[in-house]
Amino acid sequence: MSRNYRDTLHLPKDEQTIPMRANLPEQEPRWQAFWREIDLYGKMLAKPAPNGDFILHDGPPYSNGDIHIGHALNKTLKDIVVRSYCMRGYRTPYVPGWDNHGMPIENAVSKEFLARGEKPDKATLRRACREYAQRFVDIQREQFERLGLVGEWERPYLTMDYAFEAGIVRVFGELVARGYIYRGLRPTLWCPTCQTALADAEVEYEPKVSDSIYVAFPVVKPPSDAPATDNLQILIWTTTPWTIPANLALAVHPDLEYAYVRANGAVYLLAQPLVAPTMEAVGVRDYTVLGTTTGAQLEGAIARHPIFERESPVVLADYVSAEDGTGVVHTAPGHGAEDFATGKKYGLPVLCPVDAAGVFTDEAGEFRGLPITPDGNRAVIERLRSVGALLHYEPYHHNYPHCWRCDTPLIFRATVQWFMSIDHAGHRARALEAIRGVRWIPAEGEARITAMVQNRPDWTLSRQRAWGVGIPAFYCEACGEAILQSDLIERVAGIIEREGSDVWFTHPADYFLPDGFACPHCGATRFRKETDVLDVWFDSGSTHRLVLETRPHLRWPADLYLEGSDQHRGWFNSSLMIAIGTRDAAPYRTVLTHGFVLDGEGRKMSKSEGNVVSPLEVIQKMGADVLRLWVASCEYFEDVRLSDEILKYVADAYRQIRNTLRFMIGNLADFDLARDAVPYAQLNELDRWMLARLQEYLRYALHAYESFEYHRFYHETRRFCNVELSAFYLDVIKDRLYAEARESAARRGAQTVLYELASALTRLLAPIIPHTAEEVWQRLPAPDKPVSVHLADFPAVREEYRNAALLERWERILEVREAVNRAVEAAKNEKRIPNPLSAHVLVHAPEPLYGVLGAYPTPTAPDNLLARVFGVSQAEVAPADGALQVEVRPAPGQKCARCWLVLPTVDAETELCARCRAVIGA
RNA sequence: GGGCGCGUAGCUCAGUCGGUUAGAGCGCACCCCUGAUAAGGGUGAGGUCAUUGGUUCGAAUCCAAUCGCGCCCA
Repeated sequence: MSRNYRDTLHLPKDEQTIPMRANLPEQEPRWQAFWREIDLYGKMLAKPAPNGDFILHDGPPYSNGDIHIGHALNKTLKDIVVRSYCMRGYRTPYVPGWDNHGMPIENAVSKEFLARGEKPDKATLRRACREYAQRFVDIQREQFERLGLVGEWERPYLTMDYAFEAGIVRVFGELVARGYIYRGLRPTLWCPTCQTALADAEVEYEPKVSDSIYVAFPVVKPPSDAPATDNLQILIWTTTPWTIPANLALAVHPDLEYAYVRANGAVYLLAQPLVAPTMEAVGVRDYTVLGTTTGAQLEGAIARHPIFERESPVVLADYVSAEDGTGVVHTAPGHGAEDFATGKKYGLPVLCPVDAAGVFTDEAGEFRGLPITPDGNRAVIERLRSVGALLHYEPYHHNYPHCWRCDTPLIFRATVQWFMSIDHAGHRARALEAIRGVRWIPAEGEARITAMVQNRPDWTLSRQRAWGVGIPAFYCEACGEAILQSDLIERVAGIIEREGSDVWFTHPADYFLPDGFACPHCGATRFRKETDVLDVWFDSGSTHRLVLETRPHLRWPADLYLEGSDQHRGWFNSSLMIAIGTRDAAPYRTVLTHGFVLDGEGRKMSKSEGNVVSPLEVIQKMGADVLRLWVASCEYFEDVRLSDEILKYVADAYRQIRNTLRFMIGNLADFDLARDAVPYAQLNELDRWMLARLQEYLRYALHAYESFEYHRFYHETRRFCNVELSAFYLDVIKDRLYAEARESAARRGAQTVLYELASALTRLLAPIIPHTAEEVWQRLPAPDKPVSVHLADFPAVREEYRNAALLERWERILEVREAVNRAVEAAKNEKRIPNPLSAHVLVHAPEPLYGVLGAYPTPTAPDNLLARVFGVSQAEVAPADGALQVEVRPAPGQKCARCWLVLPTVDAETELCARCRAVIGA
């Protein structure tokens, strides 16, 4: 039984380092409390910022429901940006915001009223919406803070704040003043029972039996290549006969092939691929195809409306398909979104002879007064039959949009809406030019938003809703004209700023108008207010004006917008429209987008699939730092994946990084940087190698941060910790740390390097795992360190530590180390030695390798660097002619009872090697 | 159906201008250690680069089609 020298070693003690088990769910809130206590965010802003401001403008999440994994990805990325820019010497204010108005909250609140059998007026409903929104702002704020996000949580921006609502009205007023805003007809999904417009999200598709008809339109101006006939007719098919009175055009696809078909004594024109099915459907057996043409050839031909004395020109449209019908689409711009767009392109009017209740108006002529279904349908069909235009009728089963409240089949009906013109004053072209001046990351984003801005129609700003900012327009009760004036809008804004936008719904028009105001059109003095509210995309599209320009520590434009790639159509787009319309420039300099979070198989997460990962659960079970490390591990420019399996691997990575830091901190317990640091020139070669390696790692890591490629940082850090530190450097220096004299240069030198490593790693990891980094930072033995790691700067690359020649030489040594490992492993397997520390290694090294290895000290010296690097007790190098060869044999001598090296200098009396005898003075 | 993208070991990621046998870390298997111990070390096995076709002396890389997946539209 050997004597116990354990107490004479400088082993790390548990209580002098961070615990191995992180217990993040419990510890993280304590660090968050610490940050609040020291006002971390305030201190971050107060810290010197040699690189100036960096403004990340937060896109507002909707204040409804708990946060989901998409929020976690987005906000964590933002937090990494904010914290890392701060540590890179920027001043980084971050004002989080929420989007409060809109349909989902209004609907949720309406349901609550409905459940209680109440029918609230608009003011009551709006008050309940405001409370509801505030409740979820508070809930989400707490959840975001639990994620560890740093920012201005005490003073976020809310789109329902009075000042914000007033600001929205003023931005709208600016667009009015610049001539962007107009009123016009546009088809919207309409419920004739509820007599209201519906949003797409309120539509439910259900099976329905419709009246489908084939109708012939007589041609009055035939296409140039038409066969000679005095009875050419164009065939259409529709499932909504009641829209025939509103027909203004016939649409064909330019690239589709069309056929002239002789049958029934007439010549019919329809899509060639649909000739056979159509003839069969209408019961025609004998027919002849006289010739074919293309859709493009048909443009300019003119048909006559089968009922009314009116022309119906042939127009081209890409959405026409040869899937069903006749390949010719009956086009009624007042009754369909596509029809409307085509009508606009060809300058057709928007005819909508149907009122709010779904009854034909005077414009429907003989059909006036009939409800469109079923009477209107029937009357139209009968009329078509009587004029000989009806080729066939049959019931048709399909899925059709229904009202989610009352289950009534919906109709498309043109209604008067407010618009922002996208082509006013060269707006679209200026927007496209501004896009070119923005940096889009990844670069594909530019093509995406460019296509969307190129193709987007005018912006429909009005919504027939309650929970939003009222459109500040008045109508003259006498002449009915709409009154939209900048001065009146400013008056309204001023009142809203004081009283909130509810006031628009609780007070009469007089309240907002100056005394004696008279209608500019007719001079009358009685007015009513517009009841529509603004699209919520207008709210969020205004945030750059109402947040960046109103808070003194912010600035317009923002340096960065960072959102999911769906916002190319959403927020990036609406913000750009308003910025170009009011400030003539883009509101952002850089736009960074991330993908969506999918499950482990790359599929969309959905409740019904049961593959949803809740960030709240992950935080509760594993901690926010693990979730954040997952975010950093992802190449997020594309879609990212998340599953329990993936989280398990990330948690493993977290533990490995944590343990590496734990070991370093533990071995720095008796180290004081000011007192004990060893000057670079006195460090041994391995230590200098480590510092050189650290600089290379730093270069890579800092570059990864600069390019927002956190996953590259993550991977390199993992590799650095596992391969270069744990498996090599830290393992090799254990002998020095534990066994050399406490104050020796050998031990203090290793600690000096440990300090550099721990300090650099902790700071670099801080933006990603802020709680863990803080935990380590508080243990780091540095004099005059900032109170929080988040107030420190990123480590800089120290050029004086870089050393290419040294790295190159050690590249060779590490190759030999691998050969030694293989030889030792073989010896172990052959039972020639029990373990590496009982081995003596003889390396037969050919030139030029021998020139490198031969320069190191003698085989059995306690400071035999090669033996330590190889992880054996003794190592020798001999010149060789052939290939590199490694001989392994049991090391001669005895095992030192203190340092466990097998050395010939161990004496029987003390069981200690010469080095250990000297160290403990035995 | 259209626009924009993605697809490289079990997982997460590299892979430059087309050029050796496609790399890394983790995980996995086996072994060692018990002085980082709910840790640490060593060795090793894993890939038809989604599929098919093409261009080329040569393709993970360029082109086309197909399949699968995602976002935005219809």
